[in-house]
Amino acid sequence: MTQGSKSAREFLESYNPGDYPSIALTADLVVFAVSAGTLNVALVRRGGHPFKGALALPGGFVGPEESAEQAARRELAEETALDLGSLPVHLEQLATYTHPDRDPRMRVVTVAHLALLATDGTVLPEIAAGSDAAAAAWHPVHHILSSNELAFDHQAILQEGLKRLAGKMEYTTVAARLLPEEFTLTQLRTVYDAVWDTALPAGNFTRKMMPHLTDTGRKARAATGGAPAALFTAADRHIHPPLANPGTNPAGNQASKPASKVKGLV
Amino acid sequence: MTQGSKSAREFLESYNPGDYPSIALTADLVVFAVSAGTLNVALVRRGGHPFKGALALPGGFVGPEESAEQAARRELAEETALDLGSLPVHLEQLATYTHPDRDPRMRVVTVAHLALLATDGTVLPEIAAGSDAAAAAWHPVHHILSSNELAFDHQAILQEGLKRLAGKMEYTTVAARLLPEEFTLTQLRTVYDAVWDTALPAGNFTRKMMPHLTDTGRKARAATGGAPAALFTAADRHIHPPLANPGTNPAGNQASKPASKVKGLV
DNA sequence: CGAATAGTGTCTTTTAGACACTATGTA
DNA sequence: TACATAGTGTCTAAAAGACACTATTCG
Repeated sequence: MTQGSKSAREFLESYNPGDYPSIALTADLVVFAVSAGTLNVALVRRGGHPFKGALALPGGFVGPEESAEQAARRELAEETALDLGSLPVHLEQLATYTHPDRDPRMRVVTVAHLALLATDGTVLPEIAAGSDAAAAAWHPVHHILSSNELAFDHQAILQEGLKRLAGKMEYTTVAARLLPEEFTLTQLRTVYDAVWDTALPAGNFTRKMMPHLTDTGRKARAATGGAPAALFTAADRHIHPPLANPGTNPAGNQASKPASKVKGLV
Repeated sequence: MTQGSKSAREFLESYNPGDYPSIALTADLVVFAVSAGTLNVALVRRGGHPFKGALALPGGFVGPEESAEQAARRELAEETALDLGSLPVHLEQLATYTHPDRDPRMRVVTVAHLALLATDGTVLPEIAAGSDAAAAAWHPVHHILSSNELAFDHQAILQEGLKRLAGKMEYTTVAARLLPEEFTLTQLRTVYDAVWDTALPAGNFTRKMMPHLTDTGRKARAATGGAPAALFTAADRHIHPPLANPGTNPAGNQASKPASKVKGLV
């Protein structure tokens, strides 16, 4: 009931399909996960031209009966072999890239998405599940961004994804989507430090973040020989006032005082 | 060098053009302007089916050699007859709407854009320049949103545009893009009040906003019989810490005190 | 016990927010 | 002069930020 060249021919006063070359619509993914205090992104190695051998974001075509988000979720499931039905994966639209020459083969319009996978902070999710030849693998984000080796305009997309995540962590609890359902405040602070490239003071972070979380009453077993930390859950909610990200403070702010000695959140 | 069915046939291992119905790519516009303390949006009345007679966002097809942003800028120029070369119009991508059934005629993917036009706060820019049959006209945003009479999914797009604008005004000087190059703090505060639906206290607004603006040294002539206000310009910059929008403060925040008696910014 | 971590206490400095007040213009 | 607005001063309460301190658990 929706597509087909017949209805396309009837389309609007101004639309003439012959005037418009065919467009390929794809959904690309910026998939993040944290491990060992480092933010990682899932990348595939390209097997064909152009950019043969280069790294690229995973993605694929949007099917005729899919929305871009549905396609992104499907691609994510295929790429990671994770059960997205049960696992609450955060997925949101990032931006759409439409430059006519962004792919030399034809007009490819990509709707980029941001996906956050949960880890316990140490082990990255299994991807590259062997099935696909061009399987994805994890790469440290800050390393990839500085080495500038991504295919197409994927460097810009990745940058946008990091910016979105870092920004949203200021005023939402979205960082918790990079952790298991239940997590400790130290785990959550580790996520902030990985994404923001900061070293936030633990005491103040706890005080400021705790009101926005739900205490499960349970305790994590103390792994390293300290007091056992409380386990929290987080609903997706706004944080007000927002947490300050020292990394993005405007340096050239005339009315600002000299920065304090330590990177200080909160 | 980019498009054509020949290169499309060579496209990737997985792409088979026959599997994908043709896609129309359009750029839609959420155009805002402020007048008399009210935020307005430019809308066209639809002449054809579907949604004949209903209001809709202006927009049009993305040409084969255009990016979506270029198409949006072109549509904006055609719709408003404004000289976008000289006038600094704020234009940014909002989001992309890809639901397969969002247009009953065929698959239409729309990249929605947010555009901000400058006014002196009283007179709306001339649109509906007579040339086009389906010319745009201004409508108060809050009225449109409550009456829910927009075609397609344009209600959701408009809502997203307002949300983006209101949010960005918390941490940038983007509100100045709805005013002339030089403006007074009262004009700027009027923009905030129109978008946020607030009544911010003038004194504190001035104190908090001034450090982020540039004083031109010039004065506006006092229109209503008061002291003449200083004229400022604003570069696009971040505001830190962000201004608080009382309208979006989380009401159900367990750790929050009862709200103060007056809507209070800053 | 000693080491390491969690979470709270507390002190100082800064900011928010309410509101008064003075200066400067118009009618 | 009467009035209206611009911008600053000022006071109080709250929050930020730095850092100390106690409690708890592991080895």
